[in-house]
Amino acid sequence: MRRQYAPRLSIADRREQVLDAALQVIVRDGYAKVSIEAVAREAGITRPVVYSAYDGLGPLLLALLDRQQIRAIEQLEGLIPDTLSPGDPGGFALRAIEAWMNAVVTDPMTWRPILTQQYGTPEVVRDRIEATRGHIRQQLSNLIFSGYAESLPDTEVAAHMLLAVLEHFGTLLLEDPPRYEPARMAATLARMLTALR
Amino acid sequence: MRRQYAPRLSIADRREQVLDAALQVIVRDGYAKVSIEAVAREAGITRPVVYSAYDGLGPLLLALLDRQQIRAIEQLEGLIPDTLSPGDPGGFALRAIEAWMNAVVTDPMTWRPILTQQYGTPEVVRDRIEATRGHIRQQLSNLIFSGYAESLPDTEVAAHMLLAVLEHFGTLLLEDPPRYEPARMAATLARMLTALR
DNA sequence: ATCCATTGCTACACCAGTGTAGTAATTCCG
DNA sequence: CGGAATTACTACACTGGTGTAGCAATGGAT
Repeated sequence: MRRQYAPRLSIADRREQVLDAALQVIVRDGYAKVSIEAVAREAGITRPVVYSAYDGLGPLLLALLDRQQIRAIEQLEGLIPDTLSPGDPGGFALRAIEAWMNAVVTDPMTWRPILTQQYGTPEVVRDRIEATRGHIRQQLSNLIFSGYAESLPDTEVAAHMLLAVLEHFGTLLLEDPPRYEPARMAATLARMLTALR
Repeated sequence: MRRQYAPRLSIADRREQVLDAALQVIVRDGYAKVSIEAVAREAGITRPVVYSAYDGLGPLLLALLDRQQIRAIEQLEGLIPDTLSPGDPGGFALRAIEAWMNAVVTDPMTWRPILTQQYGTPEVVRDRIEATRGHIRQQLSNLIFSGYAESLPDTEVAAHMLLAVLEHFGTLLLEDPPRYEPARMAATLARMLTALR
């Protein structure tokens, strides 16, 4: 009994399909369960087809990371302002925080692997995620400098704190069911920021 | 060529040895690499000996978790006060934060598996750690209520924020080399707490 | 010194994933 | 419509982990 042939796809479409399947496995079963075999099963194809798309699990996960990283950064575009408008103490922060949390609940497939995991396998991968974090943190640092220079002179450490809190809020939203309303978390954070001016 | 016999140990000593080996593997290679085989290799014994100590990987990891949880909680004992002395706004916080960070750098074997969620951490382990986190968070919540009730009425969310920051500071200390001085991080956090009173 | 109970080791059968060489089905194009 | 060219599948050898039955070394009691 020969198995039914999967539809033939161009290499580009195949790669998309494989990445979709890998992401599905990761979100459903966690990183521990990801394997070429599991991805093939998920996609309804056989291992050799997966190998025709990527040279192994490492390159596959790296490609997935590339794709998801682009999606994540696209969602962050424009969320972080360059400076704080002086007349609007907590308002803008509140809106930005809520927009970020909205992005997380809207597209959990993208955010779950970023927020709840460090890719333990290839060092390269972890480094790249951390590099992106560093970039975001730099923007946050500038922002803090523009609005909180007197109360928080160490903007670098302050940016670490802020990003840690934002990421933690994100993970809380990914719990099932979400523990708190986005507005509730944003309110407390905005309150703190306001108090610091 | 028969391998050399490992020293005979009582069941209790054997269990300690096995847990030590497992912890070593986890800290060095991550949870993804832990197996009965890896633990046996690390301890310089054979698999059947590991099986004589624990009934499999699950029970072994659970026992390790028990042991490390006790060690972690012991180190936290007394770090968190019940209430804040009214006359000492940021001073106590500063000392407590530095004490906590000192514990992390002193005993990284205990804290690394807790602070850095690794690739492939088993569900049981994660759940248990999360339960303990909840307990700590509750204490922090009480503390915030006793000192910051007006500025931070949502003590539950505030406790989440505080713990997220403290844990992030911990992970920064576990980097090699540590990114910041403990005092530097503590200073910024203490400054924020002071500003909120 | 020598038992022999205790404790560790070897060896086996089994499972699940890897990577690939060779074969078969499917398209597309003449 | 029929035969390449393309694309997917099968099958195999290999690796590394699991759990256990049975054998062998050790070392304390006699």
